[in-house]
Amino acid sequence: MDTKHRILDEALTLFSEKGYANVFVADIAERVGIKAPSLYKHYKSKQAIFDAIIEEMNRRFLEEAGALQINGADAVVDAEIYKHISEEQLITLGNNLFLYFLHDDYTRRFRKMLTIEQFHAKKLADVYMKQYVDDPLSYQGMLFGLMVSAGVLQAENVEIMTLHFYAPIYMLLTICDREPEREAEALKTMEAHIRQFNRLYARDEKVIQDNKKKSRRKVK
Amino acid sequence: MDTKHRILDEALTLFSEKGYANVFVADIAERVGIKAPSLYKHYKSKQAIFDAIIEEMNRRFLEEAGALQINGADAVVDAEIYKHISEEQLITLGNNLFLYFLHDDYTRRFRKMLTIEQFHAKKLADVYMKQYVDDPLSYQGMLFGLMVSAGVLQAENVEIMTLHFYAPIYMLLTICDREPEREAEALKTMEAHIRQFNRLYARDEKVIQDNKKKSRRKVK
DNA sequence: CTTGACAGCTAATTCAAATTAGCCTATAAT
DNA sequence: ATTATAGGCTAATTTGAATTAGCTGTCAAG
Repeated sequence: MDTKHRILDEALTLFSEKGYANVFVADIAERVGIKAPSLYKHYKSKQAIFDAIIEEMNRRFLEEAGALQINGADAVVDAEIYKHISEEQLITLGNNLFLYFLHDDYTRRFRKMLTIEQFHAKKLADVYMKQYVDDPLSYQGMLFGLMVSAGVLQAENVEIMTLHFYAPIYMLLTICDREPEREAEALKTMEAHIRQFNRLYARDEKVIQDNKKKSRRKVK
Repeated sequence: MDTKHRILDEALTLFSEKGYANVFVADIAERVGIKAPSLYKHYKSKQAIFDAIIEEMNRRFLEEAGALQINGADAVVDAEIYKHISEEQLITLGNNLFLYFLHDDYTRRFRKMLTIEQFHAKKLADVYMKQYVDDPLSYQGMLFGLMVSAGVLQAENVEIMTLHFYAPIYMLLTICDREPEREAEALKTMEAHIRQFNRLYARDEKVIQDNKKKSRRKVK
């Protein structure tokens, strides 16, 4: 029974590295430690394995959406929190987002597979867009909206501000997906990005000050 | 003799839409208006067609690099130009960059193919990274460096400033590649992005002043 | 202790797609 | 005028990977 999950797991790894068409069922089987025909005791075809991966990811995705309250009126309740957010916390927010996307193994392999297999079905391109573009933008847009209302940040156009926050993260992510050895560099860039973002968008009184002398905070 | 180029062209289109493995030589042949075996009068294998595309693109790339003086000490001579750059010109710069990437047909198909076929060879991932990440960043970094020296823009960290300029463009590009129907929206976002970018980074005297007045009024 | 279903194996089988063989015509060069 | 070449076609052939057949051992339920 465990085999069934092992198959999905190894298949996902291989698909994300080589693409569906370049992975042979024999490869998957070998990784699992069985022979190709035995695979068919668990899934009726190669395509069925692929489909199962998509479903599994859908399941996880919904689960997490719940956990992260992406679609929660609840989040608004948390508005209070954002009144007191500091630069360090903003960095933490960005880092967490980044590291989650980058290190959650399932997420990472799934994203790489989506990138490669977009064409396999329009549906996959849609999933990719939703998960890595539209949802993050709308979720973070909401957070920044709150921060603006709370007077932590200022911006004429929150949507663009959100783009300025997220697009560099997205870009660094695609870099790391292709060239994992650049991860350390990317993390440094991430932090520099968020610090500069904060300088640019933070409310005058609070931020430019903050920025000019960090020591003030310590003194206080 | 023309057939030889038609083959490359149609093959590129198909590869960029469906990926190498999902395109049959018969498909390519049909588009060209011949039968599959006739293809072999021009290329010795399907792989050879693929390789020829890569080569052709390498050729064009070098050509353009020359034209755009990406690697030119020449560009420095142009420094004067950037002393007098205006917001509108900055928008034009961004738009041109964006529209070139988006509308140059060869470039567009090639980029989509690279996205899909990254795994085909590490080399392809490298080409992608160079062409759509590293080169634009370094080229634009240089331009912004000049603008900073010229006193048009200000920034503590030019590298991050460049990221803030280019990452949104990159992201909008990947959106349009996947969902061409969002192009009009993307163009508007582009312009708003650059205007805000200018507000954020332009030298105080010139812009941030404006900005502060506006936002203060708005805030109170 | 026997039955059946589960999960594995080896040895076919199938099938689609790439490639080759071999033929034909037009045109351009000798 | 003859011949060579380029480029096309139809009809095989090859190949390689997915899938099926059909056998076997294990183990839990009856």
